[in-house]
Amino acid sequence: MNELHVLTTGEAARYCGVNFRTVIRWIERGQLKAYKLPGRGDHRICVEDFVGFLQDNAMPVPTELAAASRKVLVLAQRPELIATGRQALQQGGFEVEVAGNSFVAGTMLAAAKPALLVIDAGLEQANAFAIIDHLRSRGEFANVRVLVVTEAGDNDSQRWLEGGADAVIQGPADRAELVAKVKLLLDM
Amino acid sequence: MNELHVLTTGEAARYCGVNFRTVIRWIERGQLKAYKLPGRGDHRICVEDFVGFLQDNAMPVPTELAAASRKVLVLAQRPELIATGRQALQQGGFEVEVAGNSFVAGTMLAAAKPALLVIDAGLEQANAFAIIDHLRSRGEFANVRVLVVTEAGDNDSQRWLEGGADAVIQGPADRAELVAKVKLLLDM
DNA sequence: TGAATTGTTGACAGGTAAGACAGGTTTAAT
DNA sequence: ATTAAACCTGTCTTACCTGTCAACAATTCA
Repeated sequence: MNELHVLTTGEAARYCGVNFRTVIRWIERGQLKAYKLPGRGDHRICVEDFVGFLQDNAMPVPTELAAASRKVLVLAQRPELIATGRQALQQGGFEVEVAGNSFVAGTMLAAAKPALLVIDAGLEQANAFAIIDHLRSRGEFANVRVLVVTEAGDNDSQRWLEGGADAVIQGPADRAELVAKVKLLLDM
Repeated sequence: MNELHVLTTGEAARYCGVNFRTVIRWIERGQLKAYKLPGRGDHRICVEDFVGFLQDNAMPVPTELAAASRKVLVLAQRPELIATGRQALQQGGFEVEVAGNSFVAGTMLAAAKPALLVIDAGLEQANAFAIIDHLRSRGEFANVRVLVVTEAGDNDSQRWLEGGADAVIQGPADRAELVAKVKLLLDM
């Protein structure tokens, strides 16, 4: 069972340094999404919605709530890229999941909702464009960043960027470069 | 093996981000339907009652609890199979979604939680086994039925059944046969 | 048999809703 | 620049819902 984390109005208020009464007003005005408990009508706010609200209003996001935005999914089959990616990104402070094929990647993307997808263009080359295209055409995944790691010798980064990728690394990936790019893409 | 038909108060509480004591109070007040076990008087909540309760109160329904017994996902690239499948199954009373590649199928499977996956073995042959294997190895998807539609001339149904498929149709699929098989697999 | 786990019950402290009111800030008009 | 209006936010109060804690019972497992 996945722990769906929710906040009360008081918790949300403390996170952004205002009175809980103000948070209730944000909810009543429809600016912040929330649902009500049947008892007295207590409000509960999904962390996901709260983080989105903070970002929309350029408010600082508390690190303990930003865990979801530090989640990275790696779609790769080259063993060296899988090993490099997992180790480097975990050491860089990211939560890393690895998928070995595009079907598994799809299930993980929908279930774990990572903020970034690293695609190994080496063996998924034929599918990579279709994947990026699907992400870009669905509002649900529109804010998932995409980082493509090309095959050695593939210098045509422009092709990927035009296809919808947010950044490209020419493989085989350098650990430092990979972490740096990911941090850049996630604003960290 | 985890039959998700009933919930304990603790499970229900975690699902809606509330203390178990509160769930018991909802039950005592008659807002949430439940029954008691003879021993200690433990409460048990039917999933459908719980989902109805969540919907009545505009609370988010966890995807894994969403009733999806009539939802079918078709993973196919052959146009004739897509057309046949969609029309026949919709006329048969099923809610049909179509994915054109395995990544999209993965996202839809995790998001829409269909009860049945129809796989076109024609063009996803290489991946089909990996997909079925992944479904069967993950408890989360263990109760998703799998129906494989083979290529014309492929008579080796046994291979698919051993690989984890619940049923096989030798393609190209006959409309009536397809609907009949799906109804059979979903106990309808 | 006894320990561990899980769920119930009761009592109590604490938190939250809702309305009303006062103070501060922004916006617009003079 | 000054004023007034409009709006947002914080504080206060009352009522009652919710979380926490302790003790206990049923079930499971070794």
